[in-house]
Amino acid sequence: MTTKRARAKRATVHDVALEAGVSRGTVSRYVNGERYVSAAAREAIEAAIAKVGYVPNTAARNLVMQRTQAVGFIVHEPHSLFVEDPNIGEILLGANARLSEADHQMAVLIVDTERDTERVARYLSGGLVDGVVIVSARADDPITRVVERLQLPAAYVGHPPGAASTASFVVIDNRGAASAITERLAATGRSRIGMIAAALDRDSGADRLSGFRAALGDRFDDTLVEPVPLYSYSAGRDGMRRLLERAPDLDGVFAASDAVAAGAIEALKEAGRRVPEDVGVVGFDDSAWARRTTPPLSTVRQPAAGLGAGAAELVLDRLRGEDTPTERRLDCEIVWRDSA
Amino acid sequence: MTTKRARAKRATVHDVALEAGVSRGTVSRYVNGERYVSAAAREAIEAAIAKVGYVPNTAARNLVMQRTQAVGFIVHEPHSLFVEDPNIGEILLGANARLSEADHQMAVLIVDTERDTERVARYLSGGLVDGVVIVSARADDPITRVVERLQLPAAYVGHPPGAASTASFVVIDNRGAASAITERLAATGRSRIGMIAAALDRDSGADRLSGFRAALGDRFDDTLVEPVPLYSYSAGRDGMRRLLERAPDLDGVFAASDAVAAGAIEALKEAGRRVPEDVGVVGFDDSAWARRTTPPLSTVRQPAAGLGAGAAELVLDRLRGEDTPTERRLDCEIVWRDSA
DNA sequence: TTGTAGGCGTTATCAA
DNA sequence: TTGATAACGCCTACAA
Repeated sequence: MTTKRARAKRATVHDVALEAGVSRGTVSRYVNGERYVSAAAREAIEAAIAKVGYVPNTAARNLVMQRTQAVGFIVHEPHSLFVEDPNIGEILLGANARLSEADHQMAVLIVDTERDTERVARYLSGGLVDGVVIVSARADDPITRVVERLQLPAAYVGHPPGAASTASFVVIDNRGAASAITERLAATGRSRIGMIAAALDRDSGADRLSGFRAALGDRFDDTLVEPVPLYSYSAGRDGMRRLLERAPDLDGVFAASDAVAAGAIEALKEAGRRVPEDVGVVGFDDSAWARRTTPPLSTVRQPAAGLGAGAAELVLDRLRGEDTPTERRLDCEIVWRDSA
Repeated sequence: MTTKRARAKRATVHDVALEAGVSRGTVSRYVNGERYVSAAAREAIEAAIAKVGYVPNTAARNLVMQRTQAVGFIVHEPHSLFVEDPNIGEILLGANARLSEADHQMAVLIVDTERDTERVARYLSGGLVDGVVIVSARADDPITRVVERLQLPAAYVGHPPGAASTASFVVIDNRGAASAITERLAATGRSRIGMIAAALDRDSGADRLSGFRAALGDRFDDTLVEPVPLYSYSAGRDGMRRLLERAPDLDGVFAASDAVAAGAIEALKEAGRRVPEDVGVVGFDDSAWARRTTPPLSTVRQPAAGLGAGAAELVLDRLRGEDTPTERRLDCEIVWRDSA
C-alpha cells in the first residue's frame, strides 16, 4: 500500500459487466449506443455505471479501433507566430471549428526546441492522431519526414519548400492579392510605382512579384523592382534606399510584406519623403507591423480563419478516403489605412 | 482489397521479432534501452527494425504503462485570449518549455463551443493525458468537474471561482502589483488619487483594491474609489464620469485593468482633462489596450511565461507524487509609458 | 541473456 | 438479444 501511486484505479467495462450481471460485450454495445440491448440490460448497466463510476478509456478504444478521432495541429517557430503574428490565433480557431463539427479533437503541438521536434515526431508516429495540420514548417524538417514516412494524412498552411509530397496545401492567392493592392495603389494617382520584392526564391515572393507585374501591365518598369533576400525590416530599409537612389522620382511602393514596408517607410523618411503625401506605401500580411508604423499601413489581410478551416477540411477529406492531395487557394482582403 | 482503407499496415514488435529471429520480449527490451541485450541480438534487431520500418505504437504503450507522458493545456474563451490577449502565447510557450524539459508532451486543447467542452472532457477522461493545465476556466465548468472527479492532477493559471478543490494554482500578486503602481503614480506628484475598482467579487479585483489602499495609507480616501462590475471599456468610461463628478479635483487614477483605463481616458478627455498633464492614469495587464490609447498606458505587466512554466511545474510535481495542492504567487513588472 | 505468457481496457466476430 | 473469445500492440514478471 504505497501512498505514492494512489491514483484511484478506474472502473472498466469488466467491472460494469460484473456489477450489472451481463457480459462485457453487452456493456460495450450499450456504451456505443448500438441497438440490440434489452431494456432490462440497459437499466442494469446504467445503474452499474453510476455505481462504479465508469468512464470509458479512450486509449484502449483507440488501440482496437485503430483511429483516434484526433488531429494534431503543429506550430513551428512559435515565438514569431504567437507573439508577433496575429493570424495564428485565428488559424487555430478556424481549424478547431471545422474539426469540431466533424467531431474530431484538435491537439495543438508546439515545436520550439530540438527536443520538441523529436518528441512531437514520436507523438505523431505513436498513433495518437489520425492526421495533422502543419503551420509554418521549415524546409527539410524531421516532422515533415515523419509525416511522409508514415503517410499520415496532412495538410499544410502555406506551401513550404520540402513539404511532404503526399500532403495537401492551403495557400493564399499571393498573386491575385498583390495584383489587387497594386491596382488600388495605382488608383490613388501614383504613376511611378516600384516594388521591394522579397524572398523571390519562395513561392510567395515570386507570386507577389508576378501579381505586381500583372497589375501594372504596360506601365511595368523593370528598374523599379528591387529584390531583397528576406521579409525583414532591415531588408526593406536597405532595399528602399537603393531603389530611391535609382529612382528618386518614385511616388508609390509595394513592399512584399509589412515588415519590409516598415523598413521602407523608415528609409523614405530618412530621405525626406513624406508618406503618403510624396510616396504611397502598401504592404502585405496585416501583421502587427501594419499598426505600428506611422502612418499605419494599407495592406493585405489573409483570411486566417479560412486557412485553418481549409487545412482541417483537407485533412478530414483524406481521412474519409480521398486519396489525392489537393492545393486550395484562398482570396485575401485589402485593408486600406493611411500609408497610401 | 478495398482501396479505401489502404492505410499501410504498420510493423509491430512481433514483425521485428520474427525478422530478427528473437522474441518479442527481447525486441521490447532493446527498444526501451534496457540492458541484457546481447550484441548479436542488438544488431539483428536494428537491422530488422530498419527493414520492416518499425515505429513503436505509443497508444499501446500508454495502455499498458498507464501513463502517457503528456499533459493537456486547456484554453477557454479562445477568442478573447488568442485575439486580444498578448499573454496567452507566452503562457503557452512557458508551459511547453517546462514540460519539454521534463520530457512531457503538451497538447493544447481549445474549448470554444459547447461541443468542444464535451469532447475535451471525454479526451481528458479517456486517459490520454496524465495531467492538465487550465487557463481561464469558467465558474462551474464541466471540465472542472471532470478534472475533479477523475482526480486528474491539475494546475490553473489564475484562480477562478469554482475551480477544482484538488487542484493547484499559479496567480500573480495582484495586491503587490497594485500597490507598487499606485506608489509610482503617487511619486509623480499626484495628491488626489482615485481608483476605478472593477470586479470586486473576484479575487483579482478585491486584491487590486486592497493593494491600492495599502499604498496610499493615510492618504486613502474612501470617496475616491468607484466600483464597477466588469473589467471593460464601458465600465471604465462610466465609472470615470461618476468619479469625476464627485471629485473634479482628482489628479490621478488607478484603473483596475487596461480596458477600464482606456474607458477612463475617454471620459477624462470628454470632460476636457488632459492626460497626463491634468490627470495621470495607470492600468493593469499590459494588454493590447495599453498601446492603443493615446497616450499609451503606464501599466502592470504579468509574468506570462512564468505563469505557464509555474503551472506546468505544479502539474509535474503532482505527477511525481506531491500530494498537496499548492498556490504559487508571482511578481509583476511595471511598464511605465506616457499616461502618468 | 532470452523466451513465454498474461494482461492493459476496448471492440468485433460468431455462435448460441 | 446476448455471451465467449480473439484481437489491438505493447510491457513485464517469471522461468529457463
